[in-house]
Amino acid sequence: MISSDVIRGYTDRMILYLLLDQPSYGYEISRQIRKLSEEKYVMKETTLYSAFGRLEKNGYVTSFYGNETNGKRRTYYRITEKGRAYYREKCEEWHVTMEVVGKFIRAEADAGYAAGRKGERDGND
Amino acid sequence: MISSDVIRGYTDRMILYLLLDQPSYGYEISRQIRKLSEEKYVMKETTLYSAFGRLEKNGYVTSFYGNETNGKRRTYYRITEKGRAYYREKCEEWHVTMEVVGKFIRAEADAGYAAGRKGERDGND
DNA sequence: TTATGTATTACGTCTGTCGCAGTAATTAGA
DNA sequence: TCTAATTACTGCGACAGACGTAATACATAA
Repeated sequence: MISSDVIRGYTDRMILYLLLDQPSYGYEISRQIRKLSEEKYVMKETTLYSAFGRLEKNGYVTSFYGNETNGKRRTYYRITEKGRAYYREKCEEWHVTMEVVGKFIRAEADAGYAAGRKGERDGND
Repeated sequence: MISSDVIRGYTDRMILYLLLDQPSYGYEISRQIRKLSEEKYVMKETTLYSAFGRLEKNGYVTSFYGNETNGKRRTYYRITEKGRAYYREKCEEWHVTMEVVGKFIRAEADAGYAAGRKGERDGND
């Protein structure tokens, strides 16, 4: 399971990714994220729909109503060119982030009990 | 440059990483993050110090005053065993996150103008 | 005396996520 | 037929983390 603070900042991009090929709607996106992440991340409804609003406000997607006659009416979202550009940009940022955050990882063994205690001596409280 | 929303959720861990070997203090940590990330990420003072407060509240670090006689008095922070455990946990989470987020990345060429338009036909607004 | 670097703290704002709850429609089952 | 489950979306309020701005405090160099 992934905590929301860690995944935060990627929600918009995940949604855009799922819109690259065809328009889609909330519930469907939700299921796809769950499936693609192998249940490791489940986006909450409110998070998802507020993201749609944000994306639309920024011109990254446009919305339209589906014409299905049964079930509750769906709101579909279609990615715009601006949205595609934003998506690409965010992908690049991801590579940089990976690189940077990776520098703050230490091999498990080294970060543990036995090791990493050599500095524990200059406290002067 | 990395936006804060993307790095959010890693601030605590970056700080803990820099405390693994020896206690340190705000200003120093700040410089180290800047340097280690090769200027790609600069943690704001307020972010940093509020993180210290959070970490201490949660028992991941303890603080003590330095006894330097010149300059403004420093507050040093030392990682606790609980903090080390938390750090290790967060490192594992990072691997999972990398894996999951990676699934929402598409090769640049494919995400662009030319490609990825095959679905752009079933709009019914 | 002014500016610069070191080092920390206060206050208020904004954004994104979430919990909880509710609405609305269809279908399946007892 | 009543009920529950599934699909699909929305509203409201709370909260945490990051940030802008600014102040404080000390030292040193120009």
